[in-house]
Amino acid sequence: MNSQENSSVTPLGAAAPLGRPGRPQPVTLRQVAEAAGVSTATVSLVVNKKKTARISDETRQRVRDAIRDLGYRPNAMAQTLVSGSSRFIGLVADAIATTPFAGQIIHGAQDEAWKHGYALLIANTEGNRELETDAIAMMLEYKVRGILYSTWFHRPTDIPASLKESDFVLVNCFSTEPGSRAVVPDEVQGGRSATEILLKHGHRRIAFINATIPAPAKDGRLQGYREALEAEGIPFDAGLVLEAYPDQEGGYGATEELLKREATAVYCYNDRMAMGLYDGLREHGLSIPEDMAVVGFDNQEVIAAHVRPPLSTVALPHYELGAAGVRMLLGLDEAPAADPTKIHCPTVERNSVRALAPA
Amino acid sequence: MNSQENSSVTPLGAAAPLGRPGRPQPVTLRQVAEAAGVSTATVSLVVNKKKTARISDETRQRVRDAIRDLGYRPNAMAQTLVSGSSRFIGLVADAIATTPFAGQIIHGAQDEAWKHGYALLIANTEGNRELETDAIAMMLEYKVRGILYSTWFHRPTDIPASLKESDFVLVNCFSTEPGSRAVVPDEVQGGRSATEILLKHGHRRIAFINATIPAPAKDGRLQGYREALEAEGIPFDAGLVLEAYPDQEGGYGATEELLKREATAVYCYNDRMAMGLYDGLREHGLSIPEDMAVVGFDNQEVIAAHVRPPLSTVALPHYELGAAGVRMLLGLDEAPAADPTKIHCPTVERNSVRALAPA
DNA sequence: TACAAGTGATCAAACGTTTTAGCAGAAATG
DNA sequence: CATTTCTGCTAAAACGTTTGATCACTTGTA
Repeated sequence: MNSQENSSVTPLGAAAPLGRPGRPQPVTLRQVAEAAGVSTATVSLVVNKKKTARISDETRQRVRDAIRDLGYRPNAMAQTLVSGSSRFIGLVADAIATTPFAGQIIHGAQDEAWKHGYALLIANTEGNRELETDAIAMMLEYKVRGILYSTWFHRPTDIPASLKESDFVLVNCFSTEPGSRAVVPDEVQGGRSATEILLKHGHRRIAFINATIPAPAKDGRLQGYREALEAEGIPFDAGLVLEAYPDQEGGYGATEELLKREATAVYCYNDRMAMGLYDGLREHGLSIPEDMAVVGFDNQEVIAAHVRPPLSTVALPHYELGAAGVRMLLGLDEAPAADPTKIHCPTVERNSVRALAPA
Repeated sequence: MNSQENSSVTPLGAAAPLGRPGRPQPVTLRQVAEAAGVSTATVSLVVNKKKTARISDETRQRVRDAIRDLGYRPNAMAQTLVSGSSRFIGLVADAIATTPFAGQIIHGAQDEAWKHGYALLIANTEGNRELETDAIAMMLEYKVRGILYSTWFHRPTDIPASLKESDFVLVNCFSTEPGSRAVVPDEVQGGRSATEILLKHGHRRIAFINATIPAPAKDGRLQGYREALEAEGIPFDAGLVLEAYPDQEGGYGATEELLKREATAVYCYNDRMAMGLYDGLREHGLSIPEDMAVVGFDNQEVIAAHVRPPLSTVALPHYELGAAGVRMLLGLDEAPAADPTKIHCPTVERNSVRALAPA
C-alpha cells in the first residue's frame, strides 16, 4: 500500500511476534543494516567504533540514524558467544544479607566491577553446599570472567571443586590450598588501631573483652592489642582480657567482671558487645567516656553512630574487600606480597573516648 | 602412543589454548559428540532429557560417559541466543547496601528467582540517573527476562524510559503511570498492627511519634494508628501525635514532649527512634515496659532484638517484597486486586510491652 | 512379498554478533 | 597508459547451541 520509497516497512509492525505478549521482537543488526542500506558488517563496525575500519562519514551517519530510529540494542549474548568470554563476574555469598555486612561486599564488588565494564551475577547459598554447587555451575555456564567466593564473617574455608574450573578469588575467607588468591581484613592492624585510640588518650590500664568463639578475628584482634601495648612499653596483663559471647547480651553480661579489673578503658571485640556494655555501665551509674572509655570494632553503622555517646570503633572494610576482590580477579593490582592480601581496617573516632583525667 | 581403543585423544591436552593463561578451552557439545561417536543433536537431546526423543539406552549411556569424562558444561550464552530469552532477572537498586534493608530485597529476589531457574543480575545506581540508564541498558543487552526496579525506602518514583523496553516491576516504590506493576509494604496495616500490640495489652492512652519527613510511610502508619484506635472506640487525639526526625537522636529528643502527654504507651515511627527514646526514658529514671510500653517499626534486627528490653515492633517485609516482585514479574501470582500490591507487615513481639497495671 | 509403522539417530538451519579476507572503484604514481 | 595504493564496503565463516525434517533400518501386518 503505502510503498512510497523503500523506507523499510517497519518490522516492528509485523504480525504479533513470538516473544512475550505485547513486547516487540528486539531489533537486530540485520534490520539496522537493511534500513541503512549497508551490510551487517558495516553496522557492527560503526557500533563498535573500530578505528581501523574505513567508513565514510556519510555512511556512518546513515547507520547511526537507523540505529536511533529503530532503537537498536546489541544482543550481548551473541557478542559473548563469538568473543568467548562474557562481561560477568560471579559473586557467591554464604549469607547475602542476613547481616548488613555482606551487603557492603556486594556493593564494593558491584561498583568496582562496573567500573571495568563488568556486571555482577550474584547467588546466595545460605551455607547450603548443594545450592552452592548449583550456583557455581550456573556461573560457569554463563561463562563468567571469574568468581568471587565470599563469606559473611572472616574465616577459613575450603574450596569447592567446581570453583576451580574458573578464575576465582576468596573474599573475607581464605584457604591453605596453594595457588588460591584471597583478600581478608587485617585483623591484627585493626586490633592495634583500636587499642591505639585508647593509648593516645593516655589510657594505660586497658581491658579487652574478646569473643568466646574461635575465629581469625579473635586471634588477630588480640594480637593487635598486645602489639599496641608492647609498642608503648606496657606489659601485657592476661588478667585484663575477658571473654564473652560476641553480642549485646555478652557485652552486658561482662560488665561486672570488667569493673573488677579497675581499668580506665575497654576495647570490645565488636560494636554489639560495646552496645551491651553501655547498658551495663549505665546500670552501675557510670558514664561514658568519663568513667570508662570504650572502643568497639566493626563500625556497624546503626549501632556505632547512634548509641549515646556515639562509639569510637574500627571499621571492617567490607566495601573494600569486595572491590579489592574484583581488582585481584581481573589482575589489576600488582601481585600481592602476603598470601591472603590484608585490607586495612580504618579507625572511626566518635565520642566514647576522652583523654584520661590526671590521677 | 597409547592409542589403545579410540578413547578420544583428550582435547584438553591440546597445545596451549587461547583463553586465559592456564585455563583449558571449555568443552563443547561437538567434542562430546565426537568422543561418544554421535551427532551433536543426539548429545543435546540427552543433555536436555527430551522425553520425545528416541535414544537407545546404550547410546544414552555412552553420551553420559563422555560428558562426565570431558567435564562438559553447556554454554548458556549459546542456549540463550537460540532460545531468545535468558534466565536472568535484573535488579536495579538505588542503594544496594547503604542500609541493611536493601539487602533483604536482594535476598528475597534472589531466592525466589533461583527457585524458578533464574539468576539475578544486580546493579546499584546510588541514585545516579546516568548510572541507572547504563545499568538498565546492560540488562536489556543481556536480554533479561525482566527487571525489578527497587528503592531502599518506600516512595513514589518515576519510571526511566528504557525500563519500559522490558517487563518490569517496581519494588518498594510506585508510580501513578498506568500499566506499571508494583509491590510495596502495607504501611496502614503495619501501623494498625503496631497500635494493636499496645491496645491488646490494655493501653488506652497511646502516643505516636511520627516522622517529620513526608513519605508514604508517614501517612500510612498514622492512618493505621487511627484505624486501630477507632476500632476500639478510642477517639483520636491529635495531641498524642508528636513528630521528630526519624533516627535515634530524634527519638531521644522527643522524650520530654512525650512525657508531658501522660501516655502509658508509645508507638514510634521506627526502631531507631525507639532506641533513642529508650535512652531518653532511662535518663528520666523510667523503665520499659513498666513505666512506658514502647513499640517500634521496621524490625531492624541489630537494634530491635538487642536493646534492653528487646523491642516489640512491626517488620518491614523486605524479603517478601523482593520475592513477590519476582513472582509478579514472572506472572506467577494471580492478578493483584489493588494497584500497588501491598505486602503484609508482620508483628514481632518482644518484651517492651506489658499489660497495663490496673489504675 | 509389499507396505505401513516404529525406532534410533543425523542433517542443517537458525539465533545475532564479530572479524578476516577480499572486491570494486578511485586516486596516486611511474 | 599501466600499475600500485588507497578507500569504502561486503561476503562469509565462526561462536555453541536447539530443533523440525528426514533418513535408514527393523519390525509388524496384510
